Amino acid sequence: MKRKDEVYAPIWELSDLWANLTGEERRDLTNHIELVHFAKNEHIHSEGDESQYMWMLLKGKVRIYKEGIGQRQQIIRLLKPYDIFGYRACIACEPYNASASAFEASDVYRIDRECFNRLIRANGAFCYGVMLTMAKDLAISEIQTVNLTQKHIRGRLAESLLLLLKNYGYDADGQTLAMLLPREDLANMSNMTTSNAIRTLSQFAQEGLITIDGRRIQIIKEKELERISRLG
Amino acid sequence: MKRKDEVYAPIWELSDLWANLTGEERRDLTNHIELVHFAKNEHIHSEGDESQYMWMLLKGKVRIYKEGIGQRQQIIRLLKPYDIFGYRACIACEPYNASASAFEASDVYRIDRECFNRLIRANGAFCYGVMLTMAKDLAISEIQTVNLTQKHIRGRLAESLLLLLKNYGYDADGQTLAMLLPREDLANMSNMTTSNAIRTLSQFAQEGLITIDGRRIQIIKEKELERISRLG
DNA sequence: AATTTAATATGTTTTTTAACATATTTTGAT
DNA sequence: ATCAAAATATGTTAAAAAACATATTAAATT
Repeated sequence: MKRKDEVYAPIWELSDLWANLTGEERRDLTNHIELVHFAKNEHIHSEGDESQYMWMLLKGKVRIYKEGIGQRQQIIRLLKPYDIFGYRACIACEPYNASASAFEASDVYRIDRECFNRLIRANGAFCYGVMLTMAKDLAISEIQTVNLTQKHIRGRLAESLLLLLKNYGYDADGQTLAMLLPREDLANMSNMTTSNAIRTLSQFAQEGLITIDGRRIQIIKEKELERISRLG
Repeated sequence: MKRKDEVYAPIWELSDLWANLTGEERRDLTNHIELVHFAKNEHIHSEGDESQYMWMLLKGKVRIYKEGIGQRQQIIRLLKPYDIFGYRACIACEPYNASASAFEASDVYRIDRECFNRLIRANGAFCYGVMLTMAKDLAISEIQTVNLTQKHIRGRLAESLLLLLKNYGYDADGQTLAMLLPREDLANMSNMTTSNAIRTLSQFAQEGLITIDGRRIQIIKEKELERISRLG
């Protein structure tokens, strides 16, 4: 991690969530925010660390994951620019309950916990906005629990592919998933071993649902993937 | 469901969460809160229903669950008196994303969504309190995801038994779990079939970790159950 | 009390998934 | 360009869990 010279607009111009701060609150925030850069695959924070900061992604991609049994990771959430993370732990004044690391070179705003909590307590509109974000994340988490526990391998993988599509969309060519993931991460999203992610992916390709070219995945039959995901 | 004649104190005297409301807010709330009663196993709300109310349990026990693939339920959360539920959907102005039903005869305060949202928007301290509750629930949900996906059957069941113990404690005799659950609910908590819940439970009994007498379960070797839960 | 129904228990079989083994390909470093 | 290391691919085996089958017991209803 290093400080970054690249200049971004103030956070309240980048994301609606932060638009309601008063002048004084903005000054407070300015004193407690820092732009930091993470290299590809660099670690941002660990499960169990004291939550010193909350974060907002500016550029790049970040994974949030939990360590499970025997080094197996479970990817909880994939972030795109202007998503916030680490805020739950800050609000509850608890250690992070998940780890974060950068998929690719990423720029992040890092805000001191005490400042963030001050803003939440002082500014009702801001508090409400953060609350809406948390309400969404909670719903996603509960849906995810059922997806991962009750669907079979093919259903879980189809689900993950559709999630990547929904979250990051297509590449410039309009066909290839914009998020190029190693098979291991795909497995960690889908609660399966890397072998099974590879195997099932190539099954999907054989069935003509997708094409694969290394990490480049094209979705050919989205409807059919949805069906597989839905039926488990 | 029926109205209840039994008298409870106003909600702001029952739970710290509601203690910060102003006089006017209390009057607003009084006009939009109702005491309702649910019989054993009665349904409270369904996944997908418009979230007309948020709820606070006063007496009894309530399960929150999601319908999964092929009629399999996943119990998301077990409630005890003064826990709130349905609040996430109200805040996000979305349909409920889970169902609720009473384990046993239960009394519940039911608050109109618009009133609840008014209070959240108007009262920063109240908003902050609800936020803290949601932060806890989000952490629990994320932990649960990993528990249910990565632990093996014995680990998941041990986890559920310990959760029941932590949540509801012991009966008057100081040994028996206060929460008497059908095997099916135990299975729905632990992401397994009823058969496997029964089988694994009787294994635990054979190993002397617990004793079972119908639905009455005594925890004999808590430490060992913790070990089984931890190792998966 | 008798009868039906639901819940619990347990053995057997089948399916699913992880674990293991081993090529092959790709990537990164020198 | 060459080599080493990592990632991908795929077949085989072992383990886990669900599905199925069928008693047995307990609870509810008449």
